[in-house]
Amino acid sequence: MNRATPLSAPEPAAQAPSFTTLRRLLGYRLRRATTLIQSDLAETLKPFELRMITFTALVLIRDNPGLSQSQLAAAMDVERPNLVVIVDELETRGLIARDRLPTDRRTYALTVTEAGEGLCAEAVGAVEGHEARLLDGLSEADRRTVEAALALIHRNAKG
Amino acid sequence: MNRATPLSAPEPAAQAPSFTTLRRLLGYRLRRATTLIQSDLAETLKPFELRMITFTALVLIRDNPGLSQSQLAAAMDVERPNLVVIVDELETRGLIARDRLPTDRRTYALTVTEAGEGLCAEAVGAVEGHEARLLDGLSEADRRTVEAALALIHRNAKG
DNA sequence: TATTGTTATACTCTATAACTATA
DNA sequence: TATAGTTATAGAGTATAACAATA
Repeated sequence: MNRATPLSAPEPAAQAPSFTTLRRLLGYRLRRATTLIQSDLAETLKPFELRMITFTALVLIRDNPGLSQSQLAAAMDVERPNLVVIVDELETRGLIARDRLPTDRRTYALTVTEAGEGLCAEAVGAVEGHEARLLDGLSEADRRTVEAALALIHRNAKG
Repeated sequence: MNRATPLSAPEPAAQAPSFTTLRRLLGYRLRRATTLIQSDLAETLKPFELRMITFTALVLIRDNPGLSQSQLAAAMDVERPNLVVIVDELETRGLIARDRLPTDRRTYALTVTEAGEGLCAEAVGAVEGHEARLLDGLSEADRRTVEAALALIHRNAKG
């Protein structure tokens, strides 16, 4: 790349491309930021051998002991068939337990094991650290403004 | 579901699950909002038979006439092999043109056709409408706060 | 030897249909 | 008959290796 060439040569687009249209779209910026956060989050969760989706499932089971797989799938907005492998993975690792309900032997009651409780607490701590790192410099007031904006988007999307 | 049962029965998790831990994470809310926006955006682009990724490519080619496929792939953060099908689709529809560079016959110079220019303008207008709808009620000051927060995340992720 | 665009391929995520066992 | 969980499968989206043409 001949960066010394000073003239506006007929050679097209030698310089960095322009994002003028895309940069005006908040949705574009939001998606970029989300991608960045998720890739940082994936790194944060790697030591725990958790992916974002298994982390979410583990947290929801801990916060809602006895949850069924259907309820968990609905809460995570994941199709039931896809949740099976997630729950399988957590169970195989001994992080959660699947117990049949005596009152309805079709459904499982999901709970975290002692190991799952421990790993969940550690992982949540690490994720809070990752967020603190990425949001370092954001005031509490600004943080609330961002949260309010995100809530507004949800309300506007519903109608 | 016997919602009339008033006692705290041993039946687990009959009520709506708790999101207390996840809701404290800004990344979780950000991802949810982004998902919502993207699904609304997909609907907005459907009449133009554009997906988010083909829309992005079309806009970048219009804003940067003569861009090469490698440059476009880098700008979009997409692997070169995956960009081929995107560019194929736009070319087949007559929205862009691929012209060999006389100075380097390996590379294509990408430009929008007249039809591509027209569709791009319409689609950008529709996307701006979609954003205005979703962000209705957000003040200019709040919007700038959100943009500043997203820029902060990018800076913090770099270091 | 390096680069542009391409093909083939694999891996992850997600979505749907159909099965089983229970109710 | 309806529901919980499961299996199989298909479709996106994304990533890597290797090739032909050109530099």
